[in-house]
Amino acid sequence: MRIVVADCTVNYAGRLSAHLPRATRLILIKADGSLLVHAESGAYKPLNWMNAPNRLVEEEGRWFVTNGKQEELTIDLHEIHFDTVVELGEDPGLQKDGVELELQRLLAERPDAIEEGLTLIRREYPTPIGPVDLLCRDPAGVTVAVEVKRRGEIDGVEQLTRYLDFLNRDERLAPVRGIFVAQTVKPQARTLASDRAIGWAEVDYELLRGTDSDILRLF
Amino acid sequence: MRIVVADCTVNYAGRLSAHLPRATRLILIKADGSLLVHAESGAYKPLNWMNAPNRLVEEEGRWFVTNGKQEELTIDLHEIHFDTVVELGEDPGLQKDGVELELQRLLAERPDAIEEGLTLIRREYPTPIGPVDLLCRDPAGVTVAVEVKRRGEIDGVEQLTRYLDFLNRDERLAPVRGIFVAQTVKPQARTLASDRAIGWAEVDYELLRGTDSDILRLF
DNA sequence: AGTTCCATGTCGCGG
DNA sequence: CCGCGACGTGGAACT
Repeated sequence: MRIVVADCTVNYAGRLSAHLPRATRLILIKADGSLLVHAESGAYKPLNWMNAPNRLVEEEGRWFVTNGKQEELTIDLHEIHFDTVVELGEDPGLQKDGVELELQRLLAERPDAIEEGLTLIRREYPTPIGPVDLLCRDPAGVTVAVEVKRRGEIDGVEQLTRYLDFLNRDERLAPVRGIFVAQTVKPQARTLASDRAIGWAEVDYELLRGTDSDILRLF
Repeated sequence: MRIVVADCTVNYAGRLSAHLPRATRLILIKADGSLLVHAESGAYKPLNWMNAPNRLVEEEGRWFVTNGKQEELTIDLHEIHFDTVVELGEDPGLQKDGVELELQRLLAERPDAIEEGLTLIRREYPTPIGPVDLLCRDPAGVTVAVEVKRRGEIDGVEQLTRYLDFLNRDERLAPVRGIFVAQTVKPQARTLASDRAIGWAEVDYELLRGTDSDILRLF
């Protein structure tokens, strides 16, 4: 990792054109070639950058960075205040513990938290365009496809719509109705869902987990 | 800007849980309080971070960062290899050119660059599910909804489809046809658009801006 | 503050 | 390599 603090002017041309007037900034060059130009504010996105892989050509007072995709970054270095290289070594990587899968698991255990009387047919029910999160049946015997999201936005409704289109062609399942479930369902998503006769429901993750624990305590 | 290179262990708890095993990493603290943890690879997103505003508490060998949204970052510092502070000063800011809004503005001025004879009714025409980029009228008097994207992909066609669904229910406007406009329209987007009887067009940003400049030069 | 959509999104996975 | 979906998405614009 090369760490440079310099008075510089930066220009990027590629997916768009961007220009940074002369000022003092932090420039990082990672071991894989990634180059980042940071200022004192604006978390965590750099002002300008060039992702790896790329080629860096160093000239007198000017750096050229190019990659194979018609993108080019030019840094004019007016004055270098600081320039050092440190070896960080390999990083063991980030371990994440997500929330969405957990939500789906909890709802698979308690489908009636989505709607009274729902029972689970199968989780991750496969279709040619991807698995439906939960396939259920309501008290009247109607098949219900459930799409689970952490945040309920329009894209999720589109996704469920595509699943429903497909599922309703399967005469063993049809008619299939849909319910869009999330911790919060955005107004536009509600509007679109209602418009397509798709139900929606908000579930409380903490409450659901609490209920889950309560049940476990009973046994 | 504080620049630290240290052997550290990092834990984040908030929107999810994340853990970084012990390794040497770069830690940046910006003037606005943002904290970034970077490794030698992985452009440009940090492994972990905490955006401003937040509160940093420094203890012996441990940093606590908290914000008002139940998010918490803990950095255990096993060994500090490097620790310096530099003053970058205010940044004049980034100038961008060629984003969607610019393209939309140019097309609003020259709708016939999309299709011969188109005239603008209104830009950002409101619907219950969001504004249509351009609402136009063709020489035959038919209403035309135009969705503008920098890169034309399937999502954009879906978006335009939703707008058309709503617009066509407005008897003062119906029938409304759609045109999907982008600098480049991907093959799948072309196929989907055609399948839904939605037109598509590619426009040249440089050319459009050139035309724009030409017009300005006339006056 | 809340909501929506854009982004040089980035990132990971699967075909 | 493209396509698709998730992201601690972040960020801006508008209400």
